[in-house]
Amino acid sequence: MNSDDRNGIDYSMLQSRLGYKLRRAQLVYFDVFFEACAQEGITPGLFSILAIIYHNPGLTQSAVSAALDVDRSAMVAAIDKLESMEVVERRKSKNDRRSYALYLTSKGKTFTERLNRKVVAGEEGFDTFMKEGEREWLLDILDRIIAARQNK
Amino acid sequence: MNSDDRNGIDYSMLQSRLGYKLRRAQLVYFDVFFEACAQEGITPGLFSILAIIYHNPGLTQSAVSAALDVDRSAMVAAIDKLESMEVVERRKSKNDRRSYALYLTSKGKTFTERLNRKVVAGEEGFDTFMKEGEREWLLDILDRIIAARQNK
DNA sequence: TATTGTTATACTCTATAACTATA
DNA sequence: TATAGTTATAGAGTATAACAATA
Repeated sequence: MNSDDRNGIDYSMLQSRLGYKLRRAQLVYFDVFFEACAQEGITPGLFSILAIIYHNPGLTQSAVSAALDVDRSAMVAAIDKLESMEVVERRKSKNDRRSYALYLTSKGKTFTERLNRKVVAGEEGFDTFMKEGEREWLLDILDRIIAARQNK
Repeated sequence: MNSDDRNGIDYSMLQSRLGYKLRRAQLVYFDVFFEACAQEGITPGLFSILAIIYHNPGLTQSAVSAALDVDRSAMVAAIDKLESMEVVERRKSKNDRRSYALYLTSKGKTFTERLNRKVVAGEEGFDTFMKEGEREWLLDILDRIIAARQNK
């Protein structure tokens, strides 16, 4: 329980830690996510941007960077790349001529939906390791942990 | 449920994803872990090395890097740092003069134990968001997800 | 003055390749 | 030949600071 793992190494101090297991479990899902993205020629970070714009068309670059909690300087190359793939377009904002409003092209919408289906399908492969109702319970408890951070 | 989050942005495609919630929940715990380490002047990566050596004294650098799944070249600067802090020491291996056997100094043992207590205490702050028995259930389901990866 | 997008820059983490000394 | 530790180097990813245009 608190000693051996896969290779004769004793992971005690790490193994018993909930944070450590959350990290390793998250990496399992991340591999699936990463692989699905890679097949379509993008990265998880770029997919996150597409997902935000898909559901919130017209946001500025700064708004997207704030939503994803990365610096706005990081958005420049990211949007450049997505524009070169013709899945996102910058439209000059009319009310504020400093900023762009971001939209998915129709190709971008199709692309994002296909990618999303692929990721969902990949994750479903792990549902077989959960019993009836466990998935909902897991999502619920993760929500409580996430909410706990906001309450400091 | 599948729309708004903290700031009026719709995170649907990400929010519904189990991988995404695992990541965010993990980040909550990681913040605690990171903060506890920072107070002692190290990083989570260095603590992982200390934890491995604590329970497996005498391992070589390559064995530790394999246990933590990082490249052995990354171990050089890490062990240099831990040696300069006088918490780890390299001893020349007698059977194989190419390699070092790694040990914690007595200062290193005390250091690692104190840090471990600090991390455990930090994590316990989140136990209040779980009901009786939920923590064990969560650890169990995470183990199953982690094991699922090994079964390809 | 403050903010948007941008650029230049730096820092961390990690991986690859090549070297040396051993095996 | 293969392996352990090392070094140099390069690639992500991300952060800071400064600048021009605009608010």
